[in-house]
Amino acid sequence: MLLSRPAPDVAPDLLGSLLSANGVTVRIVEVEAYAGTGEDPASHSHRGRTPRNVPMFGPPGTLYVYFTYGMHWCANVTCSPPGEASAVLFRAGEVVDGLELARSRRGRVSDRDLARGPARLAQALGLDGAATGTSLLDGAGPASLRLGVPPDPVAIRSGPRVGVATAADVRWRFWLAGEPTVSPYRPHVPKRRR
DNA sequence: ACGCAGATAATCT
DNA sequence: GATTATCTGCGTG
Repeated sequence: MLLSRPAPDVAPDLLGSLLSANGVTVRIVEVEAYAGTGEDPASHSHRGRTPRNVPMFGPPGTLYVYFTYGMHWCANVTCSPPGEASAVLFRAGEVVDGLELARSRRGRVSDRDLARGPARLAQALGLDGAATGTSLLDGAGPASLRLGVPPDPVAIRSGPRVGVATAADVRWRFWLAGEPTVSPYRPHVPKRRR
């Protein structure tokens, strides 16, 4: 499994891989691809380098964790050659190790919901801004990614990305068919100011 | 099951 | 000043 490819190619191959951090391991069942500068209006790197998205420009296998909606963290792995700033968002997974730890971080929710959604997944893994920019591959950082054998294409479904306003026709969300821990789809809803 | 509103603050224009 | 790669709780059916 090679990460040095465009995000939409890498993303489906990441399904089934194991993401570990801070004593919890999650089997990834849902991801989204975000392309690089000038290629994808929904990508944080669309308009080039900013203080926040610096990790996206790092080498493939870099962890990019960002803060959003005033309270949530979301985790990505960068791919493509260094400098292209494309990434794959870890959207959902099944907790396969460190169950008690994940439960204590997530509060009173069902086991199915422990990592069902990008912010829930990051919380279950104890990931926040302190981990961004570290490598998922060199074993030195707080998180590591164990790549698996790419799943049979027959088991993969795709659709538009969740909560994305632009490029709604692009089907860069990928998930494993029949997995209960795949997050529900929600279209983007513009906020009405009050 | 589904739909909506509120929370809450960094980031970018 | 507007937007946001979201989640939770509460309403209705």
